[in-house]
Amino acid sequence: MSPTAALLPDRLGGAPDGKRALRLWLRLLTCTTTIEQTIAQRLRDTFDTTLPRFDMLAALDRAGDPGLTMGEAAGMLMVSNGNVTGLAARLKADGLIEALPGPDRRVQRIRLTPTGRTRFAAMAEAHERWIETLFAGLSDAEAEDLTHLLERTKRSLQPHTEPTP
Amino acid sequence: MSPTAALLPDRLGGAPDGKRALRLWLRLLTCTTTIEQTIAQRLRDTFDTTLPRFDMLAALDRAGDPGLTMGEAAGMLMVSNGNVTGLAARLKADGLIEALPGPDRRVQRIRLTPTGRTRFAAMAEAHERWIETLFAGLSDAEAEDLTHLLERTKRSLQPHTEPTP
DNA sequence: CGCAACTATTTTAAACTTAAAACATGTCGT
DNA sequence: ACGACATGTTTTAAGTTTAAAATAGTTGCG
Repeated sequence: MSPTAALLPDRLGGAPDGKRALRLWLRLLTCTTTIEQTIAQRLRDTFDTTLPRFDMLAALDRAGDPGLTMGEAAGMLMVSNGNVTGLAARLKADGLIEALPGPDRRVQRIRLTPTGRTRFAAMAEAHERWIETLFAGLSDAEAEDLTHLLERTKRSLQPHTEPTP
Repeated sequence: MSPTAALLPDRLGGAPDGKRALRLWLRLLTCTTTIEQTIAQRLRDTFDTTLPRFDMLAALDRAGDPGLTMGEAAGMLMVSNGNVTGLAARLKADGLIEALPGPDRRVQRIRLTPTGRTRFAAMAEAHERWIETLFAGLSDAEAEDLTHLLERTKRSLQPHTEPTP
């Protein structure tokens, strides 16, 4: 379990070996939740919108003109298909996105309207500033280290999270 | 959690300075969302429960015998008071927690029942193993670095997320 | 005391989220 | 063409979440 247990005093950091991963996970979760709630609050105050809506617009903005199918959007946002159905309906009602029929009649293809693109541009600009400010307390080196370690984490996660059909 | 998934333009390398924080944020979010969804799935498959319920039981387990007031629980879980009301009602219906009147009659004090404590112990044991396994791809040094950087991040976040009364 | 201000919680309405079932369509073998 | 299976999406039912309003109780001050 603990390959270095024989090499170092185990209590150095204070935490027993088994709890180290748990501690890491809780920190990760706290940081993410704090940032997410801050951004959600500001989106609401400044643009009267929500994070899920913003995320959807971001995915569509990134996708460009052909837009995305419902399934592609769900994959990008890492949410269920049913979720996208409702979200798309609300954004459509707001006039920010539009739906087009695909060649396959099962497929809904959605994309930003001109209004949606304009509105998203303003949000994205503010969003980027907020994020920059939130991380401004880290040095460039720290931010780079953190980004790299999270990339390593993401890749090391892959084998354990793949469903086995 | 609202996952802003892989939405970042991959034009990296000499990434413009402004996008660096955004990139960091998206990695943080992706890692957290992936882990969260994995754990939620396993909680459902193995214990037929949900992450919010687990989190509540964990907070109460840590609090010990006097339990927590509704407000304290909300603070620990970083959710709204109203959220805790509903969650507590469901857990009470399941027989996992119980409510006691506080000295102040506005206050509801909740704590685990013996059943709740037993059930949570089993979940916590499995949960800890899952988390350990998910992070097993990182070396001890990487895990420590990551934990430290997240601690730094958490602290540097504080000034930007405090409401101004 | 009376009552205004404050505090803790619950209620409400709306949005978000999911898993599972249902639906609609497409594909392929025969 | 027919039918069986596969695929993309929507619907459904239940749970989670929030902000804002409402409720209930406490405190302090004149």
